This record gives sequence, C-alpha cells and structure tokens, in this order.
Amino acid sequence: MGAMSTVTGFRWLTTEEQQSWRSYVTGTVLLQERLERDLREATGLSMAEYEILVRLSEAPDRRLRMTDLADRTLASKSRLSHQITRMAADGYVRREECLEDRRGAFAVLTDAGWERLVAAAPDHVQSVRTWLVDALTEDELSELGRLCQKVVDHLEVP
Amino acid sequence: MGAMSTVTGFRWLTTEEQQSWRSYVTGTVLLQERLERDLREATGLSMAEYEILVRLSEAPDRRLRMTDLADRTLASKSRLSHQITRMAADGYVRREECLEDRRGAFAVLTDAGWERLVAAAPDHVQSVRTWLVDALTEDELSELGRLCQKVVDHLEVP
DNA sequence: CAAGATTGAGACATCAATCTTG
DNA sequence: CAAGATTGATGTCTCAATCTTG
Repeated sequence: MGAMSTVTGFRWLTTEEQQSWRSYVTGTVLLQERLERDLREATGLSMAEYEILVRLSEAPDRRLRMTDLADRTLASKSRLSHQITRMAADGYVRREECLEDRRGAFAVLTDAGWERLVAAAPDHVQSVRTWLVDALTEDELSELGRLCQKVVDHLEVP
Repeated sequence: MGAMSTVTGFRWLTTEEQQSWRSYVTGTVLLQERLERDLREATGLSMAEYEILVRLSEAPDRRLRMTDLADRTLASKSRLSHQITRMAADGYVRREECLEDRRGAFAVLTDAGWERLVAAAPDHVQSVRTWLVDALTEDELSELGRLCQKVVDHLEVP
C-alpha cells in the first residue's frame, strides 16, 4: 500500500514506524492472551472478573458505585452490568441500592469474592512478573510505563 | 493485598512496578478501543477484518493457507475460520481448496476485499498516527517497539 | 496417530432501547 | 431533559468435538 503515497501524498508509516507498531501489536496481544490463559488455568477467573474483585477489595467497605467501578475497570456500563450479574450468580459480589441517589447501585464484594481474590492474586502476580517484569530490566519497565502513560494522556487530552 | 508478603514471603510487585503495570494496561486497552472505534466508524471494518485484508493483500496471489493466515493475524484457527466465513458472506474473501495438501484450504482476497482495504487503509493509518505515533517522539516510539519486542521474544523462548 | 481445518454450543461484548430518578 | 443503570438482541470468541487427509 505504501506505493500510493507517491500518488496521493498521504503520509504512511515509515518502515521503522511500521516495525515499532507491529512489535507493539504483537507484544500486547500475546501478553494479554498469555496472562488471560494463565489466570484461567490457575484459578478459573477471567482478567475482567479479577479486575473487578481487585477494585472492590481496594474500595472503602469493599463497595463501589457501578459507574465508578466501570471507570476503574475500563469497562462500559453495559459490559460491567452483565458481568456483575454473572458474578452475583456465582456469589462473588452482590448488588445493593444507593440511598443518597436512588438511581444508583453499588456492587459489593462478598466474603466468597474476597477469598477468591486472595487465592488468585499470587498466581496472577507471578504471571505478570514472569511474562512482563522479568522480560525487562527495572529501568526498561519504568520506561515502558512512562511511554504508555504518555499515550494515555494524549488520548484523554487532545 | 501487599501486606501478605510479610506473612507468606511471596514477592508482590513494588509500588513502581505496579504503577508501570497499571499504565501499561490502561494504555493498551484505551488505545485498542480508540483504534477499533475509529476504524469501525470510518469504514465499518473491525481491526480483525482489517488485519486479514492486510495480510492477504501482502501475500503472493493475495492468498494464504488458513493456518498461515491465523499465525500472521495472531488468531486461533477456530476464530479465523469463523471470521473468514463471515467475510466470505460479505464477498471480501473466498475459500479455495489446496491441491498439494488436500487437508488444506486457502483464503483468497477478492477484488471487493482489495477495494475495501484500499479505501480503509488511509483512515486506519491516520488513526494509528494520531493516537500512537504523534503521542511520542520518534525515539520514544522506537523504544516502545524495542521493549515490546523484548516481551515477545521472552514469551516465545523461555 | 498428528496436522489442517471446520463446526456448534455456550460465554461474553456491543449497541440501541428502556426505565427510573435527579 | 440528563444521568445512573439495566436489558435484550445480535455478533463474536472460546473450547471441545469432529471430520478428513498426511
């Protein structure tokens, strides 16, 4: 497709940019799949479920408003609502109504959910360490974090 | 959860490692969603479809064996097969049998598929440029690519 | 039996519509 | 009307099972 640039004047990616972009896509996809698979095999949880358990466990009274939880887990309200329905059926969370704002709803971590998280966390952390942290030097990991944060900031500001 | 380390001796992530990991997750998820949405709105294609069109367009005779195409698009055989079924129904690709190995099958890019790719490519490249390339300096993008490639190599070798 | 590929069932995501309360 | 949240329909992914040929 690059040949078109001479005709249209459109700015394609340079060979080096393409290469970086390719490495980025491959790395993020493969790492994501590996972590997802590790977690699933070790604990039966998906990353989405794990993230929800973590966020609730960190919150005061282990409860968060649905919108708040959706923001923190990078999920849409719809996706989160379906997910919470499933996790409530499994007994890991429950819904509670919000008294201050009657439109609102809380998702609350149950004791079973807490136990599930405690049991799963070491496996997941080990997996992140094995496949990401140990793949890079300390400085490289910091730099990766910094670059990703730059991308985040650029996405949110423009 | 970090408090457990004193009891169990398990090695959790340090604050800095956690921060890098968080930025990484947020960045990759948000960028992925943004590019997916941009492409969908501009062209009606998903990234998965776009990737398939690209890989086929680059191949000799615009055709690839299913397994080969699956590898290049980082998809499972199953996912690719379903996807090709849908795209064939839309007229962008067609299946052809393999004469050398009768178990095999080719996916072949149709003219309509080629036209679809040509129409979509500038939008997608612009989107990648806007949200990733322009968010970083030239050196930073190279470094991001290098770090991701290190992760890929580490995943494949261990 | 292994490799290439497909299929169907069930899990999950997305999108638009809906309902309720501010 | 906007914001918080849920729902149902539809599309896509995963997993295990299957079929065919090497």
